Amino acid sequence: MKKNVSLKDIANQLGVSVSLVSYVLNGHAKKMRVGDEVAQQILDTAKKLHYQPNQIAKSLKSKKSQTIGLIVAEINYGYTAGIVRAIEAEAKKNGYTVIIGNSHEDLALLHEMIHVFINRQVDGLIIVAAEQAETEVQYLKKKEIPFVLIDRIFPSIESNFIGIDNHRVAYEAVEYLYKHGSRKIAFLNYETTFFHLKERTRGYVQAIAEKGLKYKNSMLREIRKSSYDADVEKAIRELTSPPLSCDAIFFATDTLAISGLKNLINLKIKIPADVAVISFDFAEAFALFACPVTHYRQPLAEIGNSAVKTLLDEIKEGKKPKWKQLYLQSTLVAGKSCRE
Amino acid sequence: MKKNVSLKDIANQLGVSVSLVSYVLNGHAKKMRVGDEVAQQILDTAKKLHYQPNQIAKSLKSKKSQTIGLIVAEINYGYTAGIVRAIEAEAKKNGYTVIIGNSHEDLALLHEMIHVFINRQVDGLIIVAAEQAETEVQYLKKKEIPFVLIDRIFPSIESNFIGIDNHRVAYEAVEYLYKHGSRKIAFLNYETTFFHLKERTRGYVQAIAEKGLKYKNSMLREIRKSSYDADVEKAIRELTSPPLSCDAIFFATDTLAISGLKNLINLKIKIPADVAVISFDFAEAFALFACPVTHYRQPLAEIGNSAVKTLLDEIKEGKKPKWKQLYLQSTLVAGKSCRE
DNA sequence: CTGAAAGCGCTAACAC
DNA sequence: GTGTTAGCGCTTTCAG
Repeated sequence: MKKNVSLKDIANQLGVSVSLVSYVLNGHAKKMRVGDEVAQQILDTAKKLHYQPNQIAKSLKSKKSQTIGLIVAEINYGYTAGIVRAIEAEAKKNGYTVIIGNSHEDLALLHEMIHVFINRQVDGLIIVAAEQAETEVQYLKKKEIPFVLIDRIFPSIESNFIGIDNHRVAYEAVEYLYKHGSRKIAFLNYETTFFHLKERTRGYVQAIAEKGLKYKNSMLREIRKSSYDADVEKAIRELTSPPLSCDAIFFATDTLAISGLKNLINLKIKIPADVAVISFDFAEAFALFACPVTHYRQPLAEIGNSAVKTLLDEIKEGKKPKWKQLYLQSTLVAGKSCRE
Repeated sequence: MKKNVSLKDIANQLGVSVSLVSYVLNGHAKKMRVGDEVAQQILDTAKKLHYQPNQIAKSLKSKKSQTIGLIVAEINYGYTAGIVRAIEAEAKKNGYTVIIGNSHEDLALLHEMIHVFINRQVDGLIIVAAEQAETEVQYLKKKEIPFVLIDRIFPSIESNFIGIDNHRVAYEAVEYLYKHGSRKIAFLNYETTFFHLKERTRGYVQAIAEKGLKYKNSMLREIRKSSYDADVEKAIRELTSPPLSCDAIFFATDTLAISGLKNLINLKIKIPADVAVISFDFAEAFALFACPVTHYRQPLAEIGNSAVKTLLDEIKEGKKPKWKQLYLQSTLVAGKSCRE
């Protein structure tokens, strides 16, 4: 790799000192009362030599890298694509670059990515946490590293968080199905310790109870990650046949919705004639389903936006953060997968 | 943010010099004949203080960051998800970290990401290039920055490249449709300057000619990005009705396949009864289509793997690269979207 | 075996 | 207005 031109190179070329060059190139020419002529010459040769500042050196000196680290749970989630775009846009507007890390929903990998980013001196972190990442969050707090969690929150720990009200959306989804004539409403969720997912279950359960719906056998199915395909297959098969014979399925995530719909296709079940379907989140894949899938959609642009703003506020403050939690609105996108 | 512990902190605490600490913590204790006792003490206090090396300082000194920059064209492509995973895995195996940048298929953004990464001293780049990125590639060559292109190649420029033989796969796809009884085979591609996409068209055209198929009006449709939705809608409508009335559609990319299938659904066209369908690439979204979509699948794991290996070879060599092009095999995944 | 010191490229306080 | 210099945290040569 060819040597990059440094401040010194252009200083030597002009026979001036590095500091002058530094001032000028950082726009401090006026403040430092650098001679107009010299300033211009510096600018010119910098351009001529294609000077590019060495960010590594800058960071070492300033302890700031103008970079924020974003750790996502999985690169191919619909959530990820949307949030990455939003965060990149807002970061860029503020002169920050985003570097992305991938935890694959794995606690050990999350731990690793956090340290990789810290060692690279990111100025702050935006994190979609993995399950049971409480220790990691505590660590960030102890080290006073600016961070904001998105999507997943740990209620036992005070922290910055931007997300949605999972309980409420789940409650509303059930209500929507009820209003549209469904009475035997099943719910598919992961077996999980994630608070945001348990909130969805709580919303479902509460709504079912308040509507006075009672089921002899549980219509609530929890899918184990370890036996994902088999569990989904079994759940869908049992839910859609006697004795359960549900008339609606509410999927707690878009990934579950995709798997579930695949199984419904295999069983030749008509949506919404036989079973109504609603998904908590949106996936691109819905596009190819036989009918538009009714779903709630998170305001990813706003979430990303607020996450960056919250983070930058904290980075700039430098003092004890006033932990901020923001719950935004999911909006219903009515398709044709529920009854009229 | 709390101050991190540095080599000096450890040295002070023990009353030894930083160099000793550096040796020990880098595993050079033996080579440098550091006293066993001292070495052990250093290790112990390093652990006790949770020492984390400052990679920025390391990089500044060594001119190496043990990081490779990956610039993808779009974060939500199926290609991206697969390739990211493969590249991360192989990089990690070699002690490298991957940071990801997103060009959004935009030349200016690609340019920016390249410079962001260079300034952050990545040791090399893996790039899914944007259209007309020849200048960028030339720049990397001139600066002697190790890089390998994947997916998209510029035939006018010698460079490292890992991808597939687009002409051949397209040719084979047509042949497959032909063997399965299709005679009026349409092809949907982007209007593009990308070589890899033009190769797909060339493969289609050649196969059609060699099979002796002749169409009065062209069955080859090129979609403009600027009027994407309208173009796809029009193309599918015209292709599936007189006078064209094709009996098969070959989609040049997975994104085109998704849009095309959406339109086919709207027109209530039966797959494969009315029209057979085959896609050049795979998308998760296919999962929810009424029948399994026959498609070719790129060996993403191998592509990512080879890309990292090629890159690391070049990084280690340090001398003039022996440009290497590698064309891997796509494999047919037979679904039920073609006739028997 | 261990320590002092230079230097990676940059910033900024200070001196002239 | 401009130059000198210290130092960010680390590696590594050279002296002892």
